[in-house]
Amino acid sequence: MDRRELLKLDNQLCFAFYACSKEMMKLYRPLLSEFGLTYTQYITLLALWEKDGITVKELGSRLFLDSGTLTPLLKKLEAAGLITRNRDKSDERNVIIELTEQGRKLQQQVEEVPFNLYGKTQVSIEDITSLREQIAKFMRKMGTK
Amino acid sequence: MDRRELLKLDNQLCFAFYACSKEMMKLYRPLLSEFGLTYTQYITLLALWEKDGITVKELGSRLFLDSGTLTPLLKKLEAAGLITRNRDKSDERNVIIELTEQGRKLQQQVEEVPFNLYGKTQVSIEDITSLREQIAKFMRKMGTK
DNA sequence: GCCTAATAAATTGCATACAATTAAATTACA
DNA sequence: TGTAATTTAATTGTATGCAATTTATTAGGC
Repeated sequence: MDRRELLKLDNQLCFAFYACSKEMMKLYRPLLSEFGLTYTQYITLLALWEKDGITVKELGSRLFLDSGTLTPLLKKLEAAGLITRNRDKSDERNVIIELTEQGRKLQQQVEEVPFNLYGKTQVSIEDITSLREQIAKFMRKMGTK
Repeated sequence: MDRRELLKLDNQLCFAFYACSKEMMKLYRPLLSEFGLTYTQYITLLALWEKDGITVKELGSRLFLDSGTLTPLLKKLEAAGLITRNRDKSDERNVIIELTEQGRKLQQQVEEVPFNLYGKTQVSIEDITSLREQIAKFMRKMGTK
């Protein structure tokens, strides 16, 4: 493939990531709105269900988001009664995010979502795993993780 | 891999797309800002350099964006003197987007960007092509294209 | 101990995204 | 032919994203 060809939209890898990411989120949206969640709020909870009681900083490095995005998002999750935000007593610079009982309970209700999403498609678990691993390898090669 | 394991953030394919897309755009940002462009503006121009004189509708289906996003973005490109926006005389519902002379000239200046971006990494053309094709296949299987 | 550097969140400003609605134009069809 | 349905952009409202700045707190060097 020559240079000119590589510049076409359909040959650009970044655009493939961009488009696919958005289309996937579009499929998630109706399933998550059942629980009053956006996709970003959902992955924030996924991170907390794996490891609770972490700082905004740690959450941000996990989700590739900064405080400019997370602070208002976390305030919404707090207002919804799913998490608490408290300054770390031993270092007042840190804000510790913790799940509430309601936030923990939501996990069981939401855990079917990805299975429901893929269930209606031609995509197999092997497809998912293989592609995910290749993206991880790519990100390492790009020096972005 | 069991169900519980699949729900972890690092095993979620959608999150891989989301994170990788954002990290790639972060690498593009400094290269594009040299030309006063954002990533979304850049792919809009990529689409127009391939096919000029198309409607907002067609541009949107190409970029997976709707008029809510495109209208203000196209107004900015128009204000920057890169495109024109005109109602189609034969069907006044359509708005035709056309590159200006300046918009066409920009192509030569910007065409090095992806090569500069990948040039500093461990990623080969073969890596890019292979991954891009797999994403395209995945999107077809998801029924999203 | 004091002052400077470094760190973590929050805030501000700008640019997307997208659902839902509105407005204008065209099409379909009774 | 006249009107309802459809189509295309634009608008409105809400939710990210992120760079740059600000504020508060802590760490480090002397």
